[in-house]
Amino acid sequence: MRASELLRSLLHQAITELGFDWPAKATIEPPKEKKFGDLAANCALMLAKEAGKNPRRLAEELAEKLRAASPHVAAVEVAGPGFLNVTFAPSFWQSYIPRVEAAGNRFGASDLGRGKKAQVEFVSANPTGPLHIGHGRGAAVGDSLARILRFAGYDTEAEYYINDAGKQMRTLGLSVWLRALQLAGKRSEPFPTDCYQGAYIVDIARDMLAVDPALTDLPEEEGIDRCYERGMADIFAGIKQDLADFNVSHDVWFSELSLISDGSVESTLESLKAAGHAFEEDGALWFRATAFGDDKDRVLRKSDGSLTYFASDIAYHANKYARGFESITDVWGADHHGYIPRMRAAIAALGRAQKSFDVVLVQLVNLLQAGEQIAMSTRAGKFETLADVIKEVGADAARFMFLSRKSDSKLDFDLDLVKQRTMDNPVYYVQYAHARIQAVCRRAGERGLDPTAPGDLSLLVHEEELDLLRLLDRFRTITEDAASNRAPHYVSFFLMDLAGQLHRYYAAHQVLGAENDALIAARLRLLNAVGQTIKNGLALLGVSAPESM
RNA sequence: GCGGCUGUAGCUCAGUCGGAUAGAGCGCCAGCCUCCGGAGCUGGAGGCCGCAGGUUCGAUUCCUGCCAGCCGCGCCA
Repeated sequence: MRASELLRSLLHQAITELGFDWPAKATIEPPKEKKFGDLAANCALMLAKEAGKNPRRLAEELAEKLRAASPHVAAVEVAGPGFLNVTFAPSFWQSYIPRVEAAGNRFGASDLGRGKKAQVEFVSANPTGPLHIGHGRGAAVGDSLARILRFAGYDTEAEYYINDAGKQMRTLGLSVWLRALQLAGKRSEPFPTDCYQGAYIVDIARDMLAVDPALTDLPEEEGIDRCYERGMADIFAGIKQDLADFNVSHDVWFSELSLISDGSVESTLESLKAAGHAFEEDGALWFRATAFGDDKDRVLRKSDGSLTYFASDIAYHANKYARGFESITDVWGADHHGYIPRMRAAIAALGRAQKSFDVVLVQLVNLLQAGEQIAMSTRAGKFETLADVIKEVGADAARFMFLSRKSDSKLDFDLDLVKQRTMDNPVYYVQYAHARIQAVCRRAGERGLDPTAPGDLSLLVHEEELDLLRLLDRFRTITEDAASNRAPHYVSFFLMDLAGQLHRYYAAHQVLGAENDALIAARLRLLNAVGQTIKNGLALLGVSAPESM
């Protein structure tokens, strides 16, 4: 039981004894200042409001009861307008070490999700070129969210939606085809500006010609088809490799085309029509999005008979619900935010609860070098692709940088900064804390100390030791909040706090140089518990926890 | 024009479902290596929380209106 849970139950009982109900808006949280104790509760303030009583007097009565309620409660003070400031006994914090040891890599996990099926869909980039750094941010956020939700007890799947049905695919085939013609000397006209300009298109064409020099003798339609198939396969192989190099994994790769060919899109449109949510006008089929709060109605099937992306997106989300997901999270680039109202409208039209559907917007990434912006659109730009960035700074540093900001704010990604080993680049600070712990444990082994000796945990009484244990207490709250708020950066900031506290402790107290064996053993157990927590936190971010650096 | 996001220390950013004297790192200044990894630690200076109103015991947090930056508003993909 966490400190906050323990205090809540004790307070609950005290309030009941006084003949009141637990005030709905009451909070229990660590106070800003340490001198106010471990936890502050404002329930006396809230109760006074509801019951019309003097808050300080009420607080005094509750304090009286709390002091007698548990040996873990060391002190209760009434402060300010009626806050209850509670300090826990060292014995309570010391008990965290066996708990971490027992839980191991599950320490910090919870059953918040209670086995509910959750899905996170992310990246989902069109397979028309290599992933760029913006995709990388979405990949880091989505992948980390999936890990966090899983850790919070959700039965979670990570998914990539492949837009393989649109005009872009045709453009891809055409681009490769025209490059092949150029290479074969059968075309001298300038390369069209509405085709994909990247050098990778030329590479694909060259590879195809090397295998089959007669490629360009094919009839145009057949040639373009072949170029499309090969181009998409090549590009997808590249995307999968980039994601693997970035420590990102998807459980399911879902094809848009499959929704069209198996009739799902048509049947979704039919059911929308049947429910009165779709109508014909000007020769097109429209979704009545305005009935669900969107600004305007949206086209599903154009007057030329072709489907919009929106139509298959609705069918896709209907499919997600049909697969039993109770929580759906889409990670989108922020430039798609205008799409949210219509998607929410569609979810409502499908008869699904709004709260089952979340969109996490990932803002633009500004790629910089030495403070200067690198334009990502220029073909000459050396670091326009995710692969280049990973190669330059490493996957760990890149992921941590992406995950130590709110996803919904712009990010300046300075290559030189991310390579640095300073607190501007905190991944090293956190990893260093872990490596340092491992180094001490290795040294303990070399000195013939028994790493499994129980020691005497009650010897851990220094403030720096209790502060570390207090942070361990907070970890599960952090992972749960990160899950329910879809906010991986909570974990990053927690890890920076924990690493800082570890470094402070390390500077203040000797572990292997402690006065006696029992104390050495106790401190080693403390270090191991902290190391385990750092490792678990880094795992949620998809960042490695090195034994040495 | 309408809508969304952002605006907090010189810089990069947390905090914001109302709480106590607003935080961290970097940078700057001053210190700490006979001692387990100095990629570290300690201390200091540095703030009209974009501006102006409102709600209340209390607002960086909620509401309204402005200002600035970015983005989005097609029978595009």
